[in-house]
Amino acid sequence: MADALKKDRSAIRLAPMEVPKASDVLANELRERILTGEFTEDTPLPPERELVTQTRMSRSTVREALRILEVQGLVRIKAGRAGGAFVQRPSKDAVETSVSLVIRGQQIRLAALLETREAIEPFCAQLAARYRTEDDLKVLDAANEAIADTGSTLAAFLQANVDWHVGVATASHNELLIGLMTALSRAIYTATENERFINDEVRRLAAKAHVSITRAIRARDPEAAVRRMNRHVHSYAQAVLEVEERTEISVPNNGA
Amino acid sequence: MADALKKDRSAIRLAPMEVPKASDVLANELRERILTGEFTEDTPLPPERELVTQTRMSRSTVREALRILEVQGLVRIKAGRAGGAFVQRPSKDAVETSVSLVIRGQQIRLAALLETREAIEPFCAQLAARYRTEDDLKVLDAANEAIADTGSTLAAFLQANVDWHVGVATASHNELLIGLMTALSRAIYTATENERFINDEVRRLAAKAHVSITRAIRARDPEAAVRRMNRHVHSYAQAVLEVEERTEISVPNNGA
DNA sequence: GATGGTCTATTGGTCAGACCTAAGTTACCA
DNA sequence: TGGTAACTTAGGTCTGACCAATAGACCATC
Repeated sequence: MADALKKDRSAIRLAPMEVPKASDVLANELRERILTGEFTEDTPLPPERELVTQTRMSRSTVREALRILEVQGLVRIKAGRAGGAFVQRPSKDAVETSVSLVIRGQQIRLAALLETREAIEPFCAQLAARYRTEDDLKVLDAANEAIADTGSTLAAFLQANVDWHVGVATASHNELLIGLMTALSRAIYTATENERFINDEVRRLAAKAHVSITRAIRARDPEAAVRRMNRHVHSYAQAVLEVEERTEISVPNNGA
Repeated sequence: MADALKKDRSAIRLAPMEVPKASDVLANELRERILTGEFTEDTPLPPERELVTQTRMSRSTVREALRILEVQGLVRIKAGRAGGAFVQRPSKDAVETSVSLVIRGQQIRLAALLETREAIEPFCAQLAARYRTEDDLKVLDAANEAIADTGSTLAAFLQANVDWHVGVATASHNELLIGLMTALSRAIYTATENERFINDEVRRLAAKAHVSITRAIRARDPEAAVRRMNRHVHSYAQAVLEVEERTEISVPNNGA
């Protein structure tokens, strides 16, 4: 009987419940209204003190809600008269920062980064060859010039490298790919900058490949673009990983 | 003379400066320390009042900083005794929410989403064919069974669909690709669920393609996997975009 | 001895009110 | 007319108080 009772009582199951915070409630409300397009871009939200009287919440609560939306890229906050919270559509920057955080936070292996680039970038090149504008080409040419300067520092080379790769992504005119490639390129930059990954030979080869891919993009030749980009990122990855392997081996050997 | 003086004085050039907010300074400091691994997962940060005395900032400033980190997925905050801010590594969830925000903000066309999947997923399939384990295959098989159930609801079909695609990414054993595909799949799910994108024909074709790709992955045949996945996601994208185009056209026509 | 109530200490959540700082607007004076 | 001082509006920060959630200890009841 007691057993039956126990069984009956624990038979009632409830899911863990969430009790939302006041600031979350306000943030959610505003977020929905922004995303459904009720507030258009650059619409100023009411001033904080006005929101306080409207919502009957305290100013700190209102401010926390606004801070949430700011971090999510949904509003931009300006101080001073005629300042306030202005509605913004979250852009590729939001994607970029969150991807960067994941890459940095999860200590993603360099190999995984390079693999991911191998996945994404050939496709970017293909789209770029289809949709590139004259302005896109200018960016690529400028980066190519900077890369060709063999006298430049490693940092300058890597920066120009990032510019070129991001330029290709930009030429794809796909916001999501742009955000991903920006985050990826920067991550690969920082992962390779302190090492002896990059020697003159690698730089020479990269410069050559970039020029040839740029030519395919200019000529609106998607097949060539995807093929060459594939080869380029793959061989670059191989070169870097070879160095990494040698390094990995040499370090434990010293310790042993 | 006065002129010379003026000239001399404006010869000193300064770049426009950014004065960071106190809360940002604290958030940045904590973020760096978390990302560099100084604080390991689940480490509790000091209580707010303790941070107040350490930093000599006010509690509202400290709280805003913590709120920033919380939104970025770097800490998890619990109320009550033994509560506080606990360090977290940002996971794919963070990417997913920001991608969804960008998508919902309509900065991203459904076409861009599908394009991005076309970029990433064939490569995932290729890696999966190389590195899959027996457990990975079990997940894929289970999803395939659920998809084959033609009597299921649309929601069930889409969920099984997501499970399969994420399963392929998981089998690639590349953390970054797993995160990206999880975010992407869910985004595509929500973008297509309320529509008449998915008819029985699409479901049948998807089920067939999944089985055949799964076979290639099981057989450790990267070339077949990449080729079939390419064809699958491309034709799926085409089917969805055709529906979208018809819809786009029909709506203005009704208004005119 | 399992169940539930009560108390207490700790910690985040919210509130109210003050003052500081940034940045447009306006008015006034040289 | 042009510069600048004063005013106004807005976010940024600070202080101090109280509320609410939670964990743990102890106790009462059946």
